[in-house]
Amino acid sequence: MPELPEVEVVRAGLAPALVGARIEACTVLDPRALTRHVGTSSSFESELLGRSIGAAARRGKFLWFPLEGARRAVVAHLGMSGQMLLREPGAATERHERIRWDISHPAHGELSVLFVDQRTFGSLAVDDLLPTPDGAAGGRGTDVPEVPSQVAHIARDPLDPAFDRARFHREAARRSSAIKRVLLDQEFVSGIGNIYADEALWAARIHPETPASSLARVSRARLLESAIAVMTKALAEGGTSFDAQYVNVNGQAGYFAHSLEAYGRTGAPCSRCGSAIVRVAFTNRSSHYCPRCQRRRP
DNA sequence: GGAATAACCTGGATGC
DNA sequence: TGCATCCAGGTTATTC
Repeated sequence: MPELPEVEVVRAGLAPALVGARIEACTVLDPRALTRHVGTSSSFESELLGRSIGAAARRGKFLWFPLEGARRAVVAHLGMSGQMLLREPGAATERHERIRWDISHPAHGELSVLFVDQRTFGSLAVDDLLPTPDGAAGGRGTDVPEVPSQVAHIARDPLDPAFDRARFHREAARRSSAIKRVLLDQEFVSGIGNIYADEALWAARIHPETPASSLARVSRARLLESAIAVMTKALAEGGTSFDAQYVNVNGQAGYFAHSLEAYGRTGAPCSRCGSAIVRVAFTNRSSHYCPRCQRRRP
């Protein structure tokens, strides 16, 4: 599932091909891929046609591509199964392909950019760019202090140089919810999904149901550093791929699934203490943790 | 206002 | 073999 490292791999892969490129054609094959777009498929297509892309930016799990000559950007969210693939012009239509751009780049020539999404939780949209409240760059991949309106409510992610650590501690200290629920709240800290929440909690030896407000500051700091470390490592290994649902822009899988310590390892021995990793229901999904290393405290 | 939950969606895995 | 059911999970609207 695309979380911060997987989305960053996609952003970094797209940037050389997209930045400076002109959109020569845009075809919406499935309007369900425009659920976040205000307007019709035709308006989406016409707004992109002839525009050049100024940057490939990311905050948390959101991507955006500013359109030159307008304070507008194409916003992309991959949802659970979204992919952005680079293909040669005229490449055959992919299964679950929803939107295609044909672009021309002064250095790289002509390419097609495919938005492919099996479960249709992902989407593209054209959106207004707004100034960032803190005056810092909107996210990774841009120096401009602007962010799409649809991303404005999303907190900065822990790999963002402008991430507000003081706010992280302040907010966590006043929340009574389980720490895992808080980690998954993208308005609190962005980029962390079910996989990296389980991994960060395992690394920090914190039970996922621990009330956030009951954590000591040193524990919160350890958790934040663990989240940064695990996502940095995953990024270096190309992200986590369990199946064909996450691949980079060239269709290749990442390797971090081999490094997971908790997520998806139900019944396997904890690499620290040998206890069996357990899986428990957590809202609409699952939590994986070590019952010995991550004991629940009152 | 904060917290919890359901719904959206598709296809692979599993059970009968 | 074929059908039904379950499960995966990010975001958002709705409910409490």
